[in-house]
Amino acid sequence: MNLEEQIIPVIQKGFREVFGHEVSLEELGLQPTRKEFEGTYTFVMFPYLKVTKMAPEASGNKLGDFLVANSDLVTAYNVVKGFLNISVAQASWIQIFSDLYSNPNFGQLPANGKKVMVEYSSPNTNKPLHLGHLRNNFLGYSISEILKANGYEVTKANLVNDRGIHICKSMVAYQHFGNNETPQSSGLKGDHLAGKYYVIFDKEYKKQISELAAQGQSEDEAKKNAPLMLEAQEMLRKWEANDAETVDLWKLMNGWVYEGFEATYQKMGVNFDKYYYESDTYLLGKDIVEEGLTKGVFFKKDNGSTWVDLSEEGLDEKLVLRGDGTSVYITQDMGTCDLKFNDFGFDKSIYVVGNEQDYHFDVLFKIMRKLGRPYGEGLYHLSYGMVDLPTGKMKSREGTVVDADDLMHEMVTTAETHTKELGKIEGFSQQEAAELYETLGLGALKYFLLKVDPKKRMLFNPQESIEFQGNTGPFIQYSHARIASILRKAEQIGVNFKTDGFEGIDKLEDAERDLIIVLYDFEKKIKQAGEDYSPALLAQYLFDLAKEYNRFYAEQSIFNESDEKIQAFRVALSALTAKTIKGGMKLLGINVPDRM
RNA sequence: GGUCUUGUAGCUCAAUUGGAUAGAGCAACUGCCUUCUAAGCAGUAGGUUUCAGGUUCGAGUCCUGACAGGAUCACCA
Repeated sequence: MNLEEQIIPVIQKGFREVFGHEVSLEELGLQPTRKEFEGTYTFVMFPYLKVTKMAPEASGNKLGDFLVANSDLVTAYNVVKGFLNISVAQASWIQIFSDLYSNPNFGQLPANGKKVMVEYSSPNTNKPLHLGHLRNNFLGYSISEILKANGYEVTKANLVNDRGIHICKSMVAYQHFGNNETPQSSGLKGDHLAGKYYVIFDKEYKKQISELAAQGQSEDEAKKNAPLMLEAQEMLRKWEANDAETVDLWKLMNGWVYEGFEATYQKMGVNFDKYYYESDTYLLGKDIVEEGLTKGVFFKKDNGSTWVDLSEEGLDEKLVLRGDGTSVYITQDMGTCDLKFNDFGFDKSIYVVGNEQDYHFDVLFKIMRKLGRPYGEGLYHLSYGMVDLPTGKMKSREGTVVDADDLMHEMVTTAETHTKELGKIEGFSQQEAAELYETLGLGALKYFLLKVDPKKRMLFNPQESIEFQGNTGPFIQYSHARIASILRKAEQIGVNFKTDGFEGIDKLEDAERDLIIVLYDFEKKIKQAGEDYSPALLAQYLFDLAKEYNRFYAEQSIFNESDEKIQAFRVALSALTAKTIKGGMKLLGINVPDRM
């Protein structure tokens, strides 16, 4: 039962019979009526004044009269300036509620037979995850869940950047300064241990540069000639030549890092269906370069390097293969693109990557389309903005990064302190309490990072950003816990709210009707969040829903209601709200407690 | 410098994709716990949507220009 789809044809009919004019269904749209006016949907008359040949108010009145006379759904209307506000019958709202309540698949749209791959996280194995990765991971996980709810078959992929000069830097530093330290001997998480040596490399490297500079070398020369850098480059050559000792060290250190990452992912609550490793894929794509040359999409320059000319598409010329025949970043990305398609045969492939790589993906996708890939139009870069600190951009070398493990731990601790202050853990076992702190701390963090439009850069203030009141995860979680409490009591005193026969109710309170209207919006929001790749839309919706419920909760008493039918209805309304909150939060990767 | 992008209340963010008097949260102030969880509810105050033009019935939203932030323009990834 879709209200808008039922009302719009009547408007079309109205134009035909009242104004003698044909308008297409697509052209006609309704918008929700603003809070301060009476009504549910609003139809804007202004664009049609030439057709109606009347003043805005008169036009609205004519059409409003027609709607009331010709649609059972429309019981009343009012016109303010050129806005025709339409009121929908209370019986319709009760019917809609019954439909939603009895639908076991509410919040899960039917399968659409399409496959989508979502690549996210994609960490470097030379340092631990930080705040920026948290936004990436939460976004990637959430958009995957949202697409599932939209009926897609989703594969979550993680392309691990496990090779390259940056990895060799950590390895060189470890050789020099590591003293055979291990995660066990140091008590450090594996990824943090590797990160420690990456930092040491940078520190020692800088020392060498200044020494060379003191001996009279220019800065550029010093950077090139510093022994540590030469060693790292040599190590990269050895790695590519499959030198046994180098590969052993690489495996050892990467193994530590993976253990560390696994722990972090588990804490974050994200997971993957498929791992790709750059050590496997970095040689891919050279065949595509050949293909592109044959097809005339690429061309060679005199020095033997291969290029693509995208000036017709508004971009520049771009290198796709070096003169010496070795790959650049985009070479292997072309190869990986095909690899993913061969592995899974997707209709869409989404890359969750920061907006600093906008240009790169623009180029990559244009190339794949020029090459005539069947999936070309399904490629999408989910580009998100950086997370800034009050001090500005995070810089790992300057030690201003917010570490992901630290931050999550801090959030859980804050949740614990806050919960204890409120004295809310009566009757909790120690384990239940620990689970609650985890749920609340991570919920606050995830909601904070997901509620902002992904495309926009955002500010994270460690002191102030994460709150537990207002537009926050815990507020929504709290609303759920409140309802869960009501449902427990309803079970206990034997309220029969499992039925869906609410037809006997003839009057809805405003708060009840408004709550139904919001609930009715859920699937529309899921659809929109999927189309726009924006968990933020869903986060905003869940906040609105929780707010609406809390108003209802404050205004209407449930267990003091003497009319059994109304009491059962209010419990059912609460139950559906809880289900919606729980299901919606799940799409954000956030758990909700039954007690808090 | 070229290209892309952002600019909304003191702060953090919205604004149904061009619609009504620009909305929430935080911070500030005022009420509400002998009644289902006060991590809540109700209310007050806070705005020349960076600026200047333009398009039209109508602009925070589209176009042009200026100003200010950010990203990117490697035979780096």
